[in-house]
Amino acid sequence: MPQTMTSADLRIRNQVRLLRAVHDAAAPFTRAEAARLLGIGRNTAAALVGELEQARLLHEVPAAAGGRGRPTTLLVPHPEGPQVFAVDFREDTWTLAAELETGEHDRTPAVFTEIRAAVARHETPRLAMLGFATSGPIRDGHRLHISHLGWDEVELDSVLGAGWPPAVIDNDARLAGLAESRRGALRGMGTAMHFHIDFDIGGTLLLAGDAQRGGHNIAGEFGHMPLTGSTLECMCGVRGCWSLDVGANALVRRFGKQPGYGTGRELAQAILRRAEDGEPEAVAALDDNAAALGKGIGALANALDPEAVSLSGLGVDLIRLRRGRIEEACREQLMAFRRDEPPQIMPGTVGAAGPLTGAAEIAWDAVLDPVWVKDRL
Amino acid sequence: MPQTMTSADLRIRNQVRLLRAVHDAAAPFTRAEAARLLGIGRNTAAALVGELEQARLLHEVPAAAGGRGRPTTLLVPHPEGPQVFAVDFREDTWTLAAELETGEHDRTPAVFTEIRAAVARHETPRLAMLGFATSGPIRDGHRLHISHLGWDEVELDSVLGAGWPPAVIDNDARLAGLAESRRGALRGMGTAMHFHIDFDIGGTLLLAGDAQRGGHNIAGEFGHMPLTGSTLECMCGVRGCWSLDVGANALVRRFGKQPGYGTGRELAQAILRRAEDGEPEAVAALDDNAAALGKGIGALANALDPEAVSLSGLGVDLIRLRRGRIEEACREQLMAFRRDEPPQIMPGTVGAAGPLTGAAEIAWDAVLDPVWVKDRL
DNA sequence: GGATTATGTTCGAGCCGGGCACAAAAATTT
DNA sequence: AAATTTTTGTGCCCGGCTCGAACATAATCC
Repeated sequence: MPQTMTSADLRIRNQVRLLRAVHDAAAPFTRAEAARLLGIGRNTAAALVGELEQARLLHEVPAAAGGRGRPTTLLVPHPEGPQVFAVDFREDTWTLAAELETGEHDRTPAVFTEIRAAVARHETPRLAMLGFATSGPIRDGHRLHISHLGWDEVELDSVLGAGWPPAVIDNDARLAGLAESRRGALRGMGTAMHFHIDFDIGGTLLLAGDAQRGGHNIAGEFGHMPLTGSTLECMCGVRGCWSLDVGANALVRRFGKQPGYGTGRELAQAILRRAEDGEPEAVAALDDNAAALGKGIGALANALDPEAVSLSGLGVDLIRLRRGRIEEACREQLMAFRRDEPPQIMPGTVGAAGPLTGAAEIAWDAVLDPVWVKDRL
Repeated sequence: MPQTMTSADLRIRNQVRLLRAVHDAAAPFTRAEAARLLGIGRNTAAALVGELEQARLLHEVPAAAGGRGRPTTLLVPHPEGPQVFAVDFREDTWTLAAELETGEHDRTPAVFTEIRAAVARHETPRLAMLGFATSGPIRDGHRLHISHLGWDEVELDSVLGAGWPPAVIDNDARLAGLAESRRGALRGMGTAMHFHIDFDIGGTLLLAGDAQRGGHNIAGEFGHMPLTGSTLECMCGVRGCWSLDVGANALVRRFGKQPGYGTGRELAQAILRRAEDGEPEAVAALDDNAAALGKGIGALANALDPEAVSLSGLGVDLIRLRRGRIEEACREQLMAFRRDEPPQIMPGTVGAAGPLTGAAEIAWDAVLDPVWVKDRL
């Protein structure tokens, strides 16, 4: 337990708290407000801010006179301060954020050199950290596994190694949940869950604003629990997975289409539109999908007791079209004694930008950190 | 975020770290070792220990001369220092620890006055905190719910209120897991799970040595997820719960007995003995129980990715008699890509003392805390 | 008995945050 | 227009903390 603390560490700690507050704030606040917020004196705040200004981490700009009192300054990120880039790496495309560049790719790990070049095109000395979102699990933090692409165990060091800026990386569904937890629908919750519904269901358990990673960094495959009684065989190698009844694959399977990763998304969207138009078969498919979703959420709520559950991807459509059915199925699956306080089920507010936002979030986590800041000043 | 820190708090913090180290250590260590362990100087350690000695929290005893060098002292809890009592409150009995007293009870909340009297019999001025383990969930931290006793929502303030020493309280299955996580089979793991198998299955997710409580403090009902495809109706009000296939109720049901909380435990044990003797029907029941257990663990491992899973109660017998069957069923339920690293499944090492040990643990958590220690000195 | 080794002890230095008094700059009141 | 009120910035001193270095102490080893 080498979490030693000397008085110098104390200052860094308070400076990080200050930086984090500025970074997380919806609107800029003044130095005096910051002092009150952190519970420190105005004089101490002045000293902290002074050092951070000198390290080009924080900047003071004159504040518009609000009421009485001596005019003060607003605290904003320094214009020459550190930046992070976020990369959302999907099955077929990648995006460098914030909306800097997007490209398709050839589905081989060689795409990383492409991304590296794109990063270089926009890179400035201010780039401090790169956040990656990948569409597959990253085992033990360094072995990337994307079955849709046939990537079995791509060593991150070999594709993200020398020649790259410092980088952090995590799974997209987990990062989408983190984004909701930090900046979206799940903000401020102690226990919550997020599910991203695409071809199947990926998700994450969020505790006090942190996404849980598990012992081998591959937690989150909630879609591969047998929660709905299906007897089909799943691509993951097991029978009966929840994902067999929820998501794009489940929708298209009802119409005789083989689940897959080609045009499945468009097909699923088309089915939803036909259901909106009242086509009976599509309506039934939608209803079943919503019910299976709600049932699974209820089952998980029994075990993990989340305050709320947010959804992204197809889940947003399911809530929009069949909120009642989802909630009803959830309620039926809840133990009787907890039915009077069911978990809130809601669409994520970060939306499709979830993985990108989450990737930026973990990149900032790495920057707004005592050791990084200490190094900088 | 008023986690303000002044230099005075710094000292308290280091003192708490020191106390915690002494409390958690398997064998006493010397003052110089403590300094190295905490990463502080020998002089600082002397100052910290001095104050703690004066506050009667730590005591120094001469150490047996080990090798060269000036002889030193061992750090041990102060003989007049704080103590905690732990209470394990079960459906029909209660125990005041460490094995101080045990009694039966009449299944009404009036039993708390009985326990209060027992506490008073052993109480000394050193008693600092009482830790309670209950056999039911404690909603929102203050409403106790034990369905077997017909206790719907017993307000803790009304039974544990004035006239009691300071007390902390939690659910028994959760505390058993905490005990394994802090002092037993799960020690040192970042992500682990514990299941207590009795009539049904209760459990907890353990992250970095802490049991997760959920949004309403009622997390842990893993036994009430539909993981095994059962179609029976469960007492909890839902169909298909995992607990319908695992545990004492599941065992006795196969023999035409209604599940219940009377002689169920003895009956289940008898079935296990008959299975050991080779009686075919009992063997089948045991096999099915073990398989259902393994299947559920595998399903949960897909989602939560624990490094290990420990079991208590009937689970210990199941591992002893049918480890292979459990592991095989678990493996079949694991997603193919994670079958080469299945979670370790093992019996808890704290054993039947789990709830009691866990209750002591949360009591110590409340004592070995900056605010408590600051108050004392 | 002297050298070696590990630990305890003392003292000064550097740093941190708190508290106080006072200065500065606005809005409000007179 | 001047005085008052309100809020914030600044400078100074204080108590507290940990650290590092030098020295003292008590055992073992040769």
